[in-house]
Amino acid sequence: MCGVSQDLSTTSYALLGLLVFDGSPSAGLTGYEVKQRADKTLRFYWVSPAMSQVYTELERLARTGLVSYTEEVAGQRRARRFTITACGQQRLQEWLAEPVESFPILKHPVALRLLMAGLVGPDRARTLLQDYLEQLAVRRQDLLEVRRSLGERAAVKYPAMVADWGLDYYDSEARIVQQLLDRLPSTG
Amino acid sequence: MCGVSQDLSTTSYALLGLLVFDGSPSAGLTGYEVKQRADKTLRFYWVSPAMSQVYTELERLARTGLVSYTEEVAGQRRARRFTITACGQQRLQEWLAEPVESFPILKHPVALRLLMAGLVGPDRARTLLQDYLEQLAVRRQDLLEVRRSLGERAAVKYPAMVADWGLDYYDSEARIVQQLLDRLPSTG
DNA sequence: TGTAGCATGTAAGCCGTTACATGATTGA
DNA sequence: TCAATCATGTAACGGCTTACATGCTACA
Repeated sequence: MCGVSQDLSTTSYALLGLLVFDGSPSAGLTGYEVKQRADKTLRFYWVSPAMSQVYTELERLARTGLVSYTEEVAGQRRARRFTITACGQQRLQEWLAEPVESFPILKHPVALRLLMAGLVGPDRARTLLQDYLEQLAVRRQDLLEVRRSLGERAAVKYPAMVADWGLDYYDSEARIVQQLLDRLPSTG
Repeated sequence: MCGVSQDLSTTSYALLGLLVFDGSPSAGLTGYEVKQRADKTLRFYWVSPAMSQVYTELERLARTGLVSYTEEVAGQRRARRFTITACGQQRLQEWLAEPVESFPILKHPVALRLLMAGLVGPDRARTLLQDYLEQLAVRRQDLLEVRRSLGERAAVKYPAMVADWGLDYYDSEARIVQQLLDRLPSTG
């Protein structure tokens, strides 16, 4: 059993991970619910895939036996609830045991623009950074709510650590951006 | 002139930006040189596109008149040197003036794995984070060399600010990861 | 009665990568 | 003469998004 088939994308493993942390493993999650959980946690450290991709990935994982599902048909629609299989858990654990080859990828539209700010001048650089500070505060608030919902339960110790990591990151990012603002020539 | 044609990808703008900072604007840069500069700076804040994509993008920018090139034929090969056009500079400035809609995207394989570390235990979590600290040190060193090469010249003030941002980011990341390590149960 | 949220999917297409193929130049 | 580096590209494909299409359920 558990034929290795081909490699999975990191996003596939991420979705498997969401299914593992499913609170009610007997029932499983719908694609819609998986997407909601991805929006809540995954988007801070990876990406939250589009709805359509969630379905595509779950379908693929089902075909390769890493997840299973129960189907309920209501009228013309079917509703599927997905659960990770023993194979799926094993694959996920193997993946977690592998050395991490890749460094984090940061796609930072603000830093990219600041790099070229010589073309548009310090006023634009300033608003760029100020706008970013505002976005950062919103994000931090979103993540803080996630962190609070985790509490101090031992079962979610690692997710809590990762959330704390994210909060610290946002704080340091805000500090750095503020310092950069201080380095810009003043308007007055 | 400067027909607006369609939207460019952020990566296209990034490449245009590399051409703007070309030290010798009369001669221009080859695709190969563009790739080298991307590897040097762009990869820290965006992505360094594959060689093949660099050529594809430059070709597209040339077709829409945002870059021009001079061609030298040597034997069976042609060597093209690309320069940004006035249109290209204008488009780039317009893009820089637009409000930034998107928040940075972080694809963090280490945080993603730590999230699920409950499946594999604290020892694996520890090596995960320790390995990451090592990678981080290497990266920081790479970026530090870039920073040093920029010096304090006014012409590269903004690139220097962005490099400093990156260095501060790596430092704070290392600090946070060290704190997380301290929270893990000790092996002994 | 209509709209918001729950729920599922297909199709088209872009962005980007890896693999592959080729050739020129320089120096050990 | 062989390897490294400079240099240019094509082909195939994967991952992911947007746009589109559909239908059920609850509630205002």
